[in-house]
Amino acid sequence: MARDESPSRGHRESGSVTLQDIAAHAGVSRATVSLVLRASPLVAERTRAKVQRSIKSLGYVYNRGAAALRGSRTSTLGVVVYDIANPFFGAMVAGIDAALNRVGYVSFLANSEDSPKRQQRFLERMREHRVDGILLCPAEGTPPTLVETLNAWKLPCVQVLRHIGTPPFDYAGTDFRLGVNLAIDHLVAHGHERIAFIGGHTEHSATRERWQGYREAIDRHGLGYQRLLRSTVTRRDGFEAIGLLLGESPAPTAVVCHNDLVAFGAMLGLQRQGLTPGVDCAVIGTDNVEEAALSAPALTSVATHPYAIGEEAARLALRRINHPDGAREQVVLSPQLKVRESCGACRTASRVLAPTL
Amino acid sequence: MARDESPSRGHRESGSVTLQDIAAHAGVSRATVSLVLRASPLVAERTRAKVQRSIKSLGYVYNRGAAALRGSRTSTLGVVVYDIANPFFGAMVAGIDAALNRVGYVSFLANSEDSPKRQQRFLERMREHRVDGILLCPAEGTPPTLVETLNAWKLPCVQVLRHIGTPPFDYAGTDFRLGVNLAIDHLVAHGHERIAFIGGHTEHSATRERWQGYREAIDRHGLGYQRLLRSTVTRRDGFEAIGLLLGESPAPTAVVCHNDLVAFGAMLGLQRQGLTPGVDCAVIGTDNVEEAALSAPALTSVATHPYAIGEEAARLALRRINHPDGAREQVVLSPQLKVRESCGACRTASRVLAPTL
DNA sequence: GGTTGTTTTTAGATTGGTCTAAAAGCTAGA
DNA sequence: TCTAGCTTTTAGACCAATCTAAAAACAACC
Repeated sequence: MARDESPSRGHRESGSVTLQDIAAHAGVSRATVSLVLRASPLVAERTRAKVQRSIKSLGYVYNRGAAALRGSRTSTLGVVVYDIANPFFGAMVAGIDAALNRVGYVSFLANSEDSPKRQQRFLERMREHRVDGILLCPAEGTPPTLVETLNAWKLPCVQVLRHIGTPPFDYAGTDFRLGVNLAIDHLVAHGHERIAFIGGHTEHSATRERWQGYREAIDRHGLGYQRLLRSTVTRRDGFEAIGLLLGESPAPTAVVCHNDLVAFGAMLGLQRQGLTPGVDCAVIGTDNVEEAALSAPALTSVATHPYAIGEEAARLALRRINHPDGAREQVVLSPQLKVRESCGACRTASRVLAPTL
Repeated sequence: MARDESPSRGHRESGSVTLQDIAAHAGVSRATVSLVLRASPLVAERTRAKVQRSIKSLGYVYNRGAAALRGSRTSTLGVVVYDIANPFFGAMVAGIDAALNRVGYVSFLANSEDSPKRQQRFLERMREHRVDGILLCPAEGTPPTLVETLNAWKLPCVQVLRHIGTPPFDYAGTDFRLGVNLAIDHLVAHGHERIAFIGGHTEHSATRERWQGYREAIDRHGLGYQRLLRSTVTRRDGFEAIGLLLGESPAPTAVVCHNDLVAFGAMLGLQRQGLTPGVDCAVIGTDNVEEAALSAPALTSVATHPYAIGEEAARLALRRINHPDGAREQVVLSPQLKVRESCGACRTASRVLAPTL
């Protein structure tokens, strides 16, 4: 208004160039510039070109915050995981990032450190930032009502890897039950009859599913031996668990582990007693972290697919944002068994190969 | 205005509760509510309490986007790394997250995959979101002018781990030169005289510093033998490099590696030839990833401190945001040598210990 | 030339906070 | 009672976009 055209201050002193400035420079209205920015088909080609030129020459930067205030989207997503230092989550975040990048979204990342309190703070903060949605790997001990709370907040939420609350909800993860079944089928095919399972402590879904898979597979094969050892899931737990199991009679001839860390610990425990994993006792892990191929002996592991899970989760979130009332969707990817040395099935071959994977 | 008090629609149909609503409910002005929200000392205690009660009872959610539009801060930071799947960066991001969380900041995370183009897109996107600052681990091949560009954008930027451009700039990283020196001092103390260095390809600062450290240490100890093998930095590179070096005469008796992955590859290469790392040839890595303690033999490694680096970087960024014109600061943490089996110094001890670290 | 129907463009309200400058309420001293 | 000097409170402009509804421009037809 009082600004008119004073060419001397093409780049204003105050700071950033706004729609107003572009409009003045191109001799059109603010509304028209806004339409050009959003590639609206309403604008005539000549006008569009003229405006584009002004945008270039004034060095305009779109202000997404201002746009979000009037519009309804922020083009941001919140991602809350419980242990970003775990390489599994690194890969998953990479998958999320790739999928979001394709549609111009950008994501806030927060690390709950498995503390429901921290997690709660982060969710509130993201709500204040008006994220369009949340990808949540619920921290251990998350109240089951949290999903309802998010619903009440009208914040689309996709659970990842673990889930809480009762269906229907959006979820992306891997089929832990199937994973344990694959491992046990393989062991049984190689003659094992006493197979134990190590790890899993509190009751979240990812643990429950593994246990289910274990019991189910043992039953299916009609094995008389069943031994499920609860524990937290660090390397030390694996180390201690294997010591305990070997002291029992009968002792298992094979163990399936909650994750690769536990499996590494179990292998160390065997070696400490002068035993060789894969020869004296088979060991199978879960996750197939990069180092599984690397340890000695190389660890047989159930490969989940963190990158793909991340991509799927992001895809679900975007769909939910665009269709708030569509049917909830649960994507469960199938894991694969990566057979290496520690299960005893290919003792000779792999050690002399060049490193793979 | 036309809204008056119609108690029937205390929670409005349209969506969120605003300052306006709180003000009406508490019988004060919008401005006063805003002051209460920001804990201003201007507000009388009685008023503050009354407003707080209204905020609670209406379920108000602060809109940071709207606040940022008028104010000057968004309380957000952009973090751009080149490989989030690498556990090192996982730990670093955890450190950043912890430091930011303390001051109510939240961060956008982007994964450049070492592509300057992707990196550029991310930076532009973050600029549009008006982040208060950037933490940047520059992708390989980043034009040295990028830092100046960010300066021109008036976007505070702290470089992490690698740096480009010419000082002064803000930077947080580790002293790679010292790290290599520590490794070589240790080897020399144990009688080694022919020590090679494996890895590092293109010219970014983190590679240059390692090479400098290598040459410097070799000179300092007056060793006649010097062998620096360039390569990319995967396990396969280590595997191939050790093969090459062992075929030379004289062959080295010890190798220091660009990172732990390369070192793992070198160990596999030795084992493939029937040699034992730490006995027939010493191997030392860099990064001290979790798995270093785990491999067989356990890998001696130069421990950098990713979590601490992340915290420092975040601290620098916050300082720069609050003091745009203060002196640039470079924080360089000192690495430590973690002695295990692969360097031959404690062959007997560690194998029988319970797993540590 | 006037009417109708498209295609383009625009004025002005709106979003939800912050900020400035001034007004309103107090208290105490003359 | 009046005034000076606090402490509190507030009206209204402002930030930078989007959105709605209507106006303007243009073409086609009778």
